[in-house]
Amino acid sequence: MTYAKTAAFTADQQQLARVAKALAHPARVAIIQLLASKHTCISGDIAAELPLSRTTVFQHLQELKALDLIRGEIDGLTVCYCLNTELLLQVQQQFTSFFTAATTGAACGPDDGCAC
Amino acid sequence: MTYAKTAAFTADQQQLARVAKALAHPARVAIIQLLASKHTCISGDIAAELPLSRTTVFQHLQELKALDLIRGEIDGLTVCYCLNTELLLQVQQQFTSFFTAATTGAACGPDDGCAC
DNA sequence: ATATCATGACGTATATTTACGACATAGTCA
DNA sequence: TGACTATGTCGTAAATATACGTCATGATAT
Repeated sequence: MTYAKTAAFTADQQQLARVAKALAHPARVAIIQLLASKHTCISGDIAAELPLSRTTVFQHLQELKALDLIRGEIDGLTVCYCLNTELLLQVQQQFTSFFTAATTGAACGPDDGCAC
Repeated sequence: MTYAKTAAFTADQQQLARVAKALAHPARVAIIQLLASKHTCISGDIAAELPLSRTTVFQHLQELKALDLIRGEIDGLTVCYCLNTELLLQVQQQFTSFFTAATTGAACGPDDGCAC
């Protein structure tokens, strides 16, 4: 395009958007929930529990890894994928303050001109 | 594709992903922040405060409106866009429980086989 | 009525995402 | 060593998202 005007926004806005994008696909949400439910996970097993091919799951894992939301360490033949709990806590903070600002920001009241 | 296997996932996962997708672009994050900072907003004004054309901003507004995160009511010549505070609170709840589940889920410990 | 201004709808070009199959690589075990 | 298994890489096709210019519509005010 004429594409990706991302750079023109605040660092905060970009960061929030980046993480939101990581959660913007049900497969990635499912992967995180799966990792949270088990102590340790292996890429192949994850593919087995999702309605997607191994390749596609791997791609989703890469995206999550690119943001460092999950980590994978080679353990012999298999790989142990783990959640980055510290980062997830930070991200949760970001979302919380974003939502708090959004919901506590004064809503349209009867004193305004508009009708909502 | 061979596209959109979205249907194969949980309703919860889909819902979270849908909302996350809405926040997955800095422009939309900026729009919500802008609406939160003012009582009332008008589409034209929003475009004026973002580094995007009016058309593009309108498109982002439509996406947010499709999820009912914001609402727009015609007020004569202009339109009053407002945040849907109730829905935002619900969404915040969803995110919070998702993150809580993810961060309290047992992380890899030394008792596991893996090295993380 | 009609010029004007604010919004909304349409069409289009390009970038990115999603999804796979097929091949490459690297560790295990007989 | 050599078959086997588990992961990672590459290439590709189709769907979506992003961005914008241009035209249509509908209310206001002259």
